[in-house]
Amino acid sequence: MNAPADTYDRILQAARELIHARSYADVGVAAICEQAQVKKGSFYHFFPSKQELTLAVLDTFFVEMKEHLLDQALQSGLPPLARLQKLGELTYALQAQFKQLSGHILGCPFGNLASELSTQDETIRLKIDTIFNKLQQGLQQTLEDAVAAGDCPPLDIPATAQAMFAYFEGVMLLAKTRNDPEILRQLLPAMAQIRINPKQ
Amino acid sequence: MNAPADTYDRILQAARELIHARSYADVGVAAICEQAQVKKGSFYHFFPSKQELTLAVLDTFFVEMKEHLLDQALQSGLPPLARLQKLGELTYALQAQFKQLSGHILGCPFGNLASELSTQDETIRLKIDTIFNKLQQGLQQTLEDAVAAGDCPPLDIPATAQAMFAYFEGVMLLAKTRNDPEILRQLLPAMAQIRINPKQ
DNA sequence: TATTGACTTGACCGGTCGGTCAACTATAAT
DNA sequence: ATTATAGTTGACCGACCGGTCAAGTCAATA
Repeated sequence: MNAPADTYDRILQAARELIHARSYADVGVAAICEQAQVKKGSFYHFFPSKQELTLAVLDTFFVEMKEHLLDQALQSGLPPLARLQKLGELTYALQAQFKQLSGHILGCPFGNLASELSTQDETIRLKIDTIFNKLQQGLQQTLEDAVAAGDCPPLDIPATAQAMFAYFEGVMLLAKTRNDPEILRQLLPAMAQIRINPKQ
Repeated sequence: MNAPADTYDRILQAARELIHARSYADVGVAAICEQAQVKKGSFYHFFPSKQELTLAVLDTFFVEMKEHLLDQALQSGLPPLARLQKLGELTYALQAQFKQLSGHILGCPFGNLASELSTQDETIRLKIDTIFNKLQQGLQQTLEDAVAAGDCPPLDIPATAQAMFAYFEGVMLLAKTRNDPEILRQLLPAMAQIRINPKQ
């Protein structure tokens, strides 16, 4: 081995940053290699294709989002509904930081890629679908706690978790389009009020 | 003039369909020209750039969405909250039709383009921002009617309209990612229940 | 010390990208 | 009949796309 064996990680990290800041199609393999200080031949030694790289990038996004957002908020010792508030606050802080550093709100990396690629790449769509399910599962757990603690009237928990997640993604998209993080501060707290009543 | 003078419209229509079904970056000028049965030189006779074409496409999307969705639902004689339900039903019907025809839920054309291009093209971002404001304005009008009719408790009307719109976009994104129009039927009705209370 | 195999390098591939341009055709106005 | 103008055509541009490959470098193993 020639150089420090972190080539794989440098590629992943570069791709993560560039794709999140721009888009899948706008970021070429050459740009990723340049940012990672890696030659294209090395890139294709570690990743068979840009698509496979993107699948790996989605994994790292998920790990990081789970550790730095979901777990910090939903696994905190706070009361259930306060955990949802905390999730909103952490999201605001993160996106505001993006805006400060790059001038733009970058939005949710999963939502961005899902929107761009869902009709074009079934493998990536399914991957994001799976990730969405896991994220939604976190909300659902919190909701169950809230109902058990009597903080919520009885409701259709899975559907409500899905609705909350959809609302979250929609608010992110709106904030990105307005390029204004304050949208997040204004709208995300209402996530905890969304309810879908049980079918009767 | 050589041929029927609808060249401009054929280009617009082709771009509309292709960009909605795929993405901005994935649809090249050559593909648009092929679908429109137009040579590239003619394309650049009518549009100075792909970006300008996209701005025009956004206009036609807005006109069509206003006429076939917003006005049909929100300008109907229905009671305010029923208008919101109707908006959800029409949206479901439209996306289910896309799925039937193309195999994919295409989602909201504005949301798709905003997600893909907001960090890359400020002109397009601002255009979509303006369109979002108009769409939100329609919801706000309906909300005002609902409050005036006593169907809603007093609430922060502009913020609630914004939240409803965000929820709508989020549900669309979720349905696109799951490629399942039934998501729309399940989640869109809850849009009418979203409330943001007035600040005190 | 010879061999193996992971890793790197840079040149290269065909194809496509957005965009340009000069020449041409057809219609409408003078 | 002439000119001006709108529209069309197809060849062309440099740049970049994702991806390939033969050759080379190095460290670990035997």
